Amino acid sequence: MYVTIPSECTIEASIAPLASATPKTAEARLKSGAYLYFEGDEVEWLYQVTSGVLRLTRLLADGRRQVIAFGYPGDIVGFPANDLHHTDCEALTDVRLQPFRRSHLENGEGDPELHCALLQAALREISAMQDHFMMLGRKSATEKLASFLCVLSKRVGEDLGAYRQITLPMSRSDIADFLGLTTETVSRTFTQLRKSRIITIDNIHTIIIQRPTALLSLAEGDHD
Amino acid sequence: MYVTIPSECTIEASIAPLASATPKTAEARLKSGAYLYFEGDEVEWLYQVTSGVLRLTRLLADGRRQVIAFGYPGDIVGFPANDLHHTDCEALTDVRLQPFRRSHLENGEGDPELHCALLQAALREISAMQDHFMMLGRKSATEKLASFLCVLSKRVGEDLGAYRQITLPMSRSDIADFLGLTTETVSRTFTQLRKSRIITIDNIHTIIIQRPTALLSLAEGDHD
DNA sequence: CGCAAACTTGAATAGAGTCAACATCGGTGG
DNA sequence: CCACCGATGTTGACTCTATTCAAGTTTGCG
Repeated sequence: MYVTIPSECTIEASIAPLASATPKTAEARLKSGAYLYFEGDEVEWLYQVTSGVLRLTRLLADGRRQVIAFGYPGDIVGFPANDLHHTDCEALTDVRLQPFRRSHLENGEGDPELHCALLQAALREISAMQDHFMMLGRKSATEKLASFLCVLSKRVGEDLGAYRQITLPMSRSDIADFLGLTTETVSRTFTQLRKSRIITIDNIHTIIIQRPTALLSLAEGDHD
Repeated sequence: MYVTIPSECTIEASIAPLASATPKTAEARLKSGAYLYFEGDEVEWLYQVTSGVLRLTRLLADGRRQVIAFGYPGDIVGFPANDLHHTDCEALTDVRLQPFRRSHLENGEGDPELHCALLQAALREISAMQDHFMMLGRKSATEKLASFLCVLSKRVGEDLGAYRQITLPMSRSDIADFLGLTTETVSRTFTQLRKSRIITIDNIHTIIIQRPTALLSLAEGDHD
């Protein structure tokens, strides 16, 4: 999951489970805190998240970290480059996964439909990452966090009477490293959204969006 | 071309012309300043740059711009998402291009080797974009510009006696919008590199790298 | 319950942005 | 061929946003 431009209709196709004539490999499970793979590992499988949330990270030599993406249900993770994984991947919650052999992406291996679906997922990934560039390079802290909450609300928000509720399984520093901020700035920005009565923070991991329209216009850069 | 982590060995495979059993479509040419496609156009072709430089951009409603990538010789541009282009693409110099039908990427269409090469290019694109995230999200102005010059030096730098020379066909504001900075900051950072005798600026579009090692360590975050 | 990790808040700082003036470049037309 | 002019680039002064550093608070786990 990347932070895409909220105004444009999000491409939802990836959320559907990939159809396949091939008998499915047994579902994989991962406990919260377990790693699915590490940077440098050889890629054998791609995975579609069935339930739960993954976190993909890259590290710089000096310890600076970038969260590349969060893997939400429907997302496909593990695209190889030069046969290798280029991120670490950790489960933020218990996770269920549908594995697909890498060969299904790379040479079809007798199931053209699955091959095509995986390829389309990779192409959507490129487009979503382009949107995320805009977010990292050109948006303010408030716009970044508002955009992030908007995307999550749309993807995994639950209706709660008139409002919408989001569960955040990741820490503040995960959010910071995803949006290119510090934990302090993320925390302050949450407080600011709370004080302007746009959100309420039920507990650290549960956000209720009180004024979705206000949040959306913050995300799009309408000043305050 | 993205700004990747300098320490890691750059994946050079994409620079080779794509081999193909299929008779090649005639080379396309584009004059400097001409557009190859616009955001929202339907994708019919992908292109591998043969010579010259392209610039891929996305715009935000309020005019903020992100340069998504520069297309240097060997790079493949025009990956579709939902059948559409998601950036504008302009030629910064006269450009020569090898077109490939989109169908060669999407269903092979009788040339599995070409299909595979295009797919691998898309996968490398994802990995390179992940590196670029780190750059946009976590690096300082100096690190960004130093990294940018390192990558260009490696990809398209020319030996000039003991030094290396880079030609920059793009404007300062193109560089700024690529690195998530302002033109003023790009300009000031060039000046700073010049004053520390790491580079000389022969003319606005020609940079000579005097101390590549110093530039590399700036790129990697060694403080001054 | 106790403790470490995660989170929040505050004050001070630094790095990049903004605004404005000036310099340089490059193309056009006299 | 040179002078002019707009576009592009540089520099300076100032501002402001986000970071840093530090102190507290809350959370959740053993």
